[in-house]
Amino acid sequence: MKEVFALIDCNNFYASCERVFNPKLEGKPVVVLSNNDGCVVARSNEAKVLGIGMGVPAFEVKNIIEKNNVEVFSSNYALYADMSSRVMETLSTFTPDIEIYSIDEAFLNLAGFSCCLTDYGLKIRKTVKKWTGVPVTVGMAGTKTLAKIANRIAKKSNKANGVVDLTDSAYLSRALAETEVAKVWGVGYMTVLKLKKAGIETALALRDADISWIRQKLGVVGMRTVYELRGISCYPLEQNPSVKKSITVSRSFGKPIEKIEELKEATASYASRAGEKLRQEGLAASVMTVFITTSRFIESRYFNSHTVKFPAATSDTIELVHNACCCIDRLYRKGCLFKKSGIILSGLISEKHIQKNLFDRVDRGKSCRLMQAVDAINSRLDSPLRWAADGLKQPWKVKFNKRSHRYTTHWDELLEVS
DNA sequence: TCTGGGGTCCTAGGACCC
DNA sequence: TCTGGGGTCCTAGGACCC
Repeated sequence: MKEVFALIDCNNFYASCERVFNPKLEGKPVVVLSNNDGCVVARSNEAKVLGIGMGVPAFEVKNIIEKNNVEVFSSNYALYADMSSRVMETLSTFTPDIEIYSIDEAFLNLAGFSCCLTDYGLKIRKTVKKWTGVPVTVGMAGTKTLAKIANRIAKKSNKANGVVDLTDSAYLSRALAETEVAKVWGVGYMTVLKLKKAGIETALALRDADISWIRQKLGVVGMRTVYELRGISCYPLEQNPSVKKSITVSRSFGKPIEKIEELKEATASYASRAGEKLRQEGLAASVMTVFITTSRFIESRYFNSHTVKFPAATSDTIELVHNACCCIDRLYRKGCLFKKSGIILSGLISEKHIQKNLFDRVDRGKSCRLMQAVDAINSRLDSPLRWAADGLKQPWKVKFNKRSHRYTTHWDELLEVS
């Protein structure tokens, strides 16, 4: 049977989430900032028109923001995650064959649907908007890469009504000719440089490029992209989310850290968060990497990392925190102003398959029961239990100065109507 | 002054084996 | 001492994604 992929993409997702609970924002320029209110990570269409770029530091667009009364929000991850699951739940009523690709995107497999695909796309769009308040765009085609392109066109076109179907479309070549090669899924900055050098500027030219040349210059990944542009599907729908291979917790600090004690506190708190994530997934880590860094934007940047292997794979927060602090002792350099640290856990295995260590001095059964108790309490009561190593005052804590209410996940932040 | 966070996959090269 | 071919596994770094 012929493959049909539909890519459903939420429009300006974070900005749209803010609008759902704050209708006054409708029609106004809205931006959402990253942690510490650093960079712009989402923009409403009105904000895009003003020339506010994706990923630019907030201070660089301060003037535009002030002059045009742009509404600015800190990231509200609790809200966006919950809204995302509402959107995905809605989408899964249209077909069980769904791959949740990111917080704001999903692929559906519509192969074998005998209805008019465009009509079905319009129905999806209407339903998601009605049930969740989030506007989405639908792109359909025979491969994921082409569905991405269809979606892009649906976003830009005024005629399309938010739905573009490129399966068996007479417009496919024209669509590819009008798509810059840089906008093709899987083609990043470095690849664009190589392609431009060879005179390949559009998706159409990439589709028609010599495949052995592509294999040589861009490897198998580039080759897959070209096949996908030719309508040969190389990336199937991934329904069962693959098991995680690594877990990272890293944050820039709300203010730079000079003292080793504070650096340990911050890093310990990331380690305990990493432990929570690990246990949520039912995993244990064999390897932990700790890194610290000063600002990326100074010449004398100091970056260093250290990796430890555990004698037996673990998900015990006490062990993770202890090792993280030992790493900091090795990595710390006096006189540096640290901006960020992080924990990367790898060598992940299911907690059911942990290879025990003969000389293990930790009582694993006891530690496991302790972690379960802590997790259970923290999940029920909005995380009241904290580890002493995380510190109390936490002056380094990430700043969210303009965060909206967590309307859908916190009782005391519910929207009030008067 | 102020510059995000969390992932995956591929490739090349080294170590090691028969 | 030199000669050859074929293979696996691991790691670091590159590139890309949202």
